[in-house]
Amino acid sequence: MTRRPTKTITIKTVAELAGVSPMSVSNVLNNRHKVRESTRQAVMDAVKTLNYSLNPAAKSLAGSGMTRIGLMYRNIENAFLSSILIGSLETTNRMGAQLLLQPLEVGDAEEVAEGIRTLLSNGANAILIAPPYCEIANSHGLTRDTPVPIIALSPGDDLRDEYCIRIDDFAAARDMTRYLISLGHKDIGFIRGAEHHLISRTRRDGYMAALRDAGIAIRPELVVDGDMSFDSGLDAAKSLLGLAVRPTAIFASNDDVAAAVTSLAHRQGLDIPHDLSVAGFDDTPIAVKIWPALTTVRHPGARIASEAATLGIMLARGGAAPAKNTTHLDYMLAIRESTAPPQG
Amino acid sequence: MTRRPTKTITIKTVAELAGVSPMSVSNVLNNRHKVRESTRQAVMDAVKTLNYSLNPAAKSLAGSGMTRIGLMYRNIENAFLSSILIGSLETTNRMGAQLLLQPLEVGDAEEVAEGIRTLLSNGANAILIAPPYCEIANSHGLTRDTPVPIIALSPGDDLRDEYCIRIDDFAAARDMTRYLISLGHKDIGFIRGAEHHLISRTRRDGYMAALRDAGIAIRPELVVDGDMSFDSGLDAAKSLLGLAVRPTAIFASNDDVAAAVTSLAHRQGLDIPHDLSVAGFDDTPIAVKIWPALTTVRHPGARIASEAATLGIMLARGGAAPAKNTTHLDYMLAIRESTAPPQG
DNA sequence: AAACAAAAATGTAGCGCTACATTTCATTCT
DNA sequence: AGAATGAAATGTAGCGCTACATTTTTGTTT
Repeated sequence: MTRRPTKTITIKTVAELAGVSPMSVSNVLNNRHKVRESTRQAVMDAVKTLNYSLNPAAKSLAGSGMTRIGLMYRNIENAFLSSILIGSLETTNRMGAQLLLQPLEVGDAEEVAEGIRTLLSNGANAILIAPPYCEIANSHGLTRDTPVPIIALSPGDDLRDEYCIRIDDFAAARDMTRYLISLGHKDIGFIRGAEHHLISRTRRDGYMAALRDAGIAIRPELVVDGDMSFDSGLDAAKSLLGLAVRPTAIFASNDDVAAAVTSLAHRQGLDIPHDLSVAGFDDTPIAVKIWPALTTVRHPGARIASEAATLGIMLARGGAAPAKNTTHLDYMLAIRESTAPPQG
Repeated sequence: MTRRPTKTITIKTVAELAGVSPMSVSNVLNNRHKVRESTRQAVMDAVKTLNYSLNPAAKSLAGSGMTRIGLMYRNIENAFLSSILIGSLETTNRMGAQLLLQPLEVGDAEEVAEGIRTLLSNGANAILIAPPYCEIANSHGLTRDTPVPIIALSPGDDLRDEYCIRIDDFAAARDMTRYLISLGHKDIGFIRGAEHHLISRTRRDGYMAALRDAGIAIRPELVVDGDMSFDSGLDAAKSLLGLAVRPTAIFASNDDVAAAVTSLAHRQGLDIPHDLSVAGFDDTPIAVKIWPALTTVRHPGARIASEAATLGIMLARGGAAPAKNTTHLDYMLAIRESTAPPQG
């Protein structure tokens, strides 16, 4: 032995203490095959007294390798995205996989394509793509013929060619709109996300469907564009509140935009929810950090990411593909203080 | 060869293409020793054409092992903490280390002690502790005699027995207060964080020092307690704005609390910054998602975490300890729209 | 040009684990 | 009881890399 002297406790140390072979220890620790209960116990005892745990590097080298999950995202300032990052990290950590981060700078199809390539060459065994890049990747056919599974996080609709973990945005937006209608609102403003994002259309469609179902005529001037940012929300609110017949409620495509609406309404001396009801989407932390606390749709970013990471790890480790491509998670309305019947 | 057939490209493949020995490739890729420029180039070319990268598991097994950095934290909903998590992750990822997460449930000394033990038994080579647990760990002597370096993230003061990465909270709070004074404010309210957190005291001291320096008498009723949460900010603001001689400016210990002050002030029909100036601390995303955009202290959580992770990795890999235990990062005032001279 | 020293390149021997083949052992069946 | 069966335990041979020792090359000195 010409190496640095090691007093490391290895699988062999454990095996000796337990009086079995190293392989048995390996088998127990990976709960493989049938191992007789008595040996399992002996091994576990030895493990406990030695405070032993497998060396992941060795395991990865000898075995089928460390599972690596890539995550492509951008704009971590966004609370929803940050919950996605955290969800992925906690799950990959818990399941002994490695998370490879691939932050985007620009976010165009070109960069998404390159991001996928980079992740693959870094050995990703599955790739999660955060919104809205999952939609971009899909529409450009970047997710076809990839050697590893691609999982879309919260796309605006079920996507072909890739796995999706999402809530039913259409139903959620419809339900929230219905709730506003049930309070007595008829003039309900809607602030969309970016034009070209599928999810913006989907939520808008949900809003329209609820109005149609209730027999309320749609006033096109009540639907204004935004891009999910606070500033765009300010502009949208300005146009909505400047209308001759101003809406009694505004449903924004996310919480930041709803926060902007709230700010501007206060600025104009409106009382929320008395003079104006405001609803958001996502239920990010800001929802309870503004006054009044925001009625919004709970969109569980961390859980979506966690489910996606779990699926990715399963598939990467040779698990069977789920029956359906898309997993729908539950959403729910978080009814708080920013909504009330019109005219108090 | 009885193994699964591998077409993996290894260091050997590269060596053959480059016409050198595997060791030379290893030496180049780890930029070790002196390698002749010509061979270095040949190896690099081969690496590029094969799109090769070292197998971290093998490297870790053969070499001095994977560096594992533990991170103890709690309450990821908090924007500042979430920036810390992201900073740590990005840096450990970039430097080829592994991040071990240790979320706390309760946050008492007992649990912190156990967290440290768990991290150690999971093989952490350095431990980062997020605020306020770094202070707890320190005051309970949990950071003495640990076999690995402990790094405190943003504690309220330089700590003994552990490395600290922080900004000068005292000076930052003093500067912000000075800025408010320079605008003409004399009655400046201050909302503290939790009583027993060092950082709350430090920031309060900075506030007091600025007043004292300016020869402004301190009105004790202008300093009220909070716990850094939005709700506590609401209460604190209520008491401050209910004063017979109400403050013309309020300096809150963090952005969430400042957001609460803003909300309540609007609610009471006050115009910000005309009737009341508001300043926060941390410059979390919410600062620009409320109206008016918040004047605050830029507290670079991601950079703090990143520096800490870098230091931890260096120390874990046998690097020399820095001359000083504490690293001070720059803070700066982010002057936005929520502050103006009194009586506008 | 021979002798030496230093730099560069290479060979050898594992790191701690697991896949797979093999052996051992406990059961059941005729 | 002996053979057939399958479950459990073990032995062997690396996984892809690096520490260290060794050999080769290059540069310098007298």
